[in-house]
Amino acid sequence: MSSHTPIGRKITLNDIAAGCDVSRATVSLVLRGSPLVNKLTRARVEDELRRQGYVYNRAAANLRRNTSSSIALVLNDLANPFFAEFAAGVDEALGAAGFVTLLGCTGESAAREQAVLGSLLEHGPAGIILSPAEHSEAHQVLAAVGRRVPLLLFNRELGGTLPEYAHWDQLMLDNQHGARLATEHLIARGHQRIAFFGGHHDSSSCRQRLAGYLDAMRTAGLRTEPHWQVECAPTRLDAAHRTSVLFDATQVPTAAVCYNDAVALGLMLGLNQRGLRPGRDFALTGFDDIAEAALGMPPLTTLSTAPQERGRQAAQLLMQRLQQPQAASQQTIAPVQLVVRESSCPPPAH
Amino acid sequence: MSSHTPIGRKITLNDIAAGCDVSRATVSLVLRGSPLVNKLTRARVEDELRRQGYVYNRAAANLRRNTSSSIALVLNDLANPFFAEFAAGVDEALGAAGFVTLLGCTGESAAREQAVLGSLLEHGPAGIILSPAEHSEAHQVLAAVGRRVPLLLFNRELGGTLPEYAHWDQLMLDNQHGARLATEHLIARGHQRIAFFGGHHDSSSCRQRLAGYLDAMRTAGLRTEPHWQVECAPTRLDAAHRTSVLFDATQVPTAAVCYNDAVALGLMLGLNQRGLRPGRDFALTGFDDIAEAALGMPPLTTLSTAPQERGRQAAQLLMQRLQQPQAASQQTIAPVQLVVRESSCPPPAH
DNA sequence: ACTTACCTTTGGATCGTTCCAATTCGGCAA
DNA sequence: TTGCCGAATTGGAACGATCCAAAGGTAAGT
Repeated sequence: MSSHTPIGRKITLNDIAAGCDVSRATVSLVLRGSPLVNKLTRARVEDELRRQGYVYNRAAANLRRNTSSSIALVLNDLANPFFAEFAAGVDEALGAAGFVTLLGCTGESAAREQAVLGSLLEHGPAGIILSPAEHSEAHQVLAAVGRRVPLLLFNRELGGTLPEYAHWDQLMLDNQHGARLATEHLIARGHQRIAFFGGHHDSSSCRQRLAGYLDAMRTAGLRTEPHWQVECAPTRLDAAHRTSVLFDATQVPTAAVCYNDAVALGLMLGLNQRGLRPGRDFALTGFDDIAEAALGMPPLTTLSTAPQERGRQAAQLLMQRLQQPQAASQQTIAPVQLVVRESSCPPPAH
Repeated sequence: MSSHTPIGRKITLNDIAAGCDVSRATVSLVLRGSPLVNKLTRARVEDELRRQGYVYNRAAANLRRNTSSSIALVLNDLANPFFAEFAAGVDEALGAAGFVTLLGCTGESAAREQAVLGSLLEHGPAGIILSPAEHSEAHQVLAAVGRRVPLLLFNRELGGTLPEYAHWDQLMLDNQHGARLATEHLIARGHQRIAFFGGHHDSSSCRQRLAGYLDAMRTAGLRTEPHWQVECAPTRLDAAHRTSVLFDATQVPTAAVCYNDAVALGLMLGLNQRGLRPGRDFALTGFDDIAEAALGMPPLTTLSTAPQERGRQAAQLLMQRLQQPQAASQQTIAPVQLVVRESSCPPPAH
């Protein structure tokens, strides 16, 4: 168990009732705007509520009514702008529907995820929106959450596909299609030697994007070299470090489809260090359309995922599930949109 | 009033008690690790808890004990990386202390702030961390929150200083000192015509930074032109638009102290559009040290505020206040640190 | 006067937990 | 046998709201 902070005595329904000589029940009816109460009584009670500065105790009400007015939002990394915007969208939609958001950050640790889920569950959320930590496993999540509380998975799949897995709703990005769009765009610009740069192949989103890239290349009848598939951590720093791998062998690519914007920005940095001008001497695309993508030098061609809108959508999907707990689970794939900017230049003329 | 979502029947202490033939009270003692219970009983109960998949109902416990285990975090703009990192820090520290974070975003609207505060209060948080919306007034906040729940103000002051105002704790950044550091740094680099760019003068943080800038200029015996003080919204887009104002008149500055990083990045964009290379032809500094500051082209000289650490600090300050509700209110000013990068070049030789 | 109806109000039980005073029980000394 | 002690357990009353069945009051209909 754990901490508890004592609270000063609060004004309750009884105080109001005593203050204007009616019963608790009547005050409760007034609070909920019941048409049963007499106009004059209502006015009297409302005055008293204001006079005493009454604050509704939703926890007590939820206990009695066996309801919940909160939803847990568990994120792997709030410091990442993508998830921050997502969270803003979730909170906006939930707030509008009268729910309050219980926040929990896991910092990409599956162990912390367990702890956070456990702690949030004790507060009785009506549902959970979970963007899993990197090595989070389906059976762990199931053990922490149980089947009682609806869960919406966002952005990543869980490790170890169980049958229970299918029980949860999902909201994913259309990674494969997005990467195909980016690749096709570069091909249309005239590129033939195109690399896929960044990400870890044990992340589902990376595998999907890679598949989209390979798909587009195959369809266009273009060859792909093994050393054009470069793995790295999805950070700018690591991407910049790994830039050289692209240029070590003989068949040097003229463009790269990057795992995400962070990687693309890192690659830009690496290119600059080699004396290559991104968007002039080498073309590249990103994924996510984070705020700085539009403001890079050059501005980055990327796939817009509208994270805030995804947040609203996630909230909607979960609330829909709360209405119909028995409906079949939904796998939603959110569309992504190619945003063409200057980083995806044609190949340099020889 | 508003929404409520029905919840399936949960396992309660009664179920456990019945399941292993002890009383509710004993099970409760086991849950709280009381030394009173017999070892064998404890083992039996713990088995049963696991067997039935019991989940502690903290709301009910809080109701009975008149305690709270949540803290409300109300932010003006979660999509801004500065506040996102701050939120991550708050959640981390609160989580470690066994509190859960109730999130609320106001989107810079004082009206929404009222609504959000009201809604969160109904869930009975032990305290509130508030980063106010732009035109939020002290008396409004007081009306919404009352004096019962401790509040920590972060980052901005409220409009309309009331006597009540002093009742709240504050955590602010050392804006004035930071801006003076940045200005002095540019002066040391050899600049003489330095602008202050961005922000709205009706925001307290902007006024403080402007004061720091003016202070440093005056101390160095440098003149300041009125048209070197450019107001704009604290966003990249607006900053980029307003760039031209700096170059319209005769006395053209060679450097700018920007209100924050977002503005600085926008100004960089605007400079590029005019054919000026930031960090070569024109020097500039930011404020906040958001993640992309280090990775801009060029990397941005700025003031590090360590937002995640600020978040932890805010949580600590508030929890300290919960321990000692009667102690005198604290005004904390967090130090900021100048991080020199390439954007603050010397002035170009003529 | 008596039933019927409607409008309004109400007491008491209840949600899941904790607190408190009281109880049970075995052992041990008188 | 009785009495007392400590260790372990327990029933019932809270916490602040809601639900429900029932009651009070007024007005109309017969």
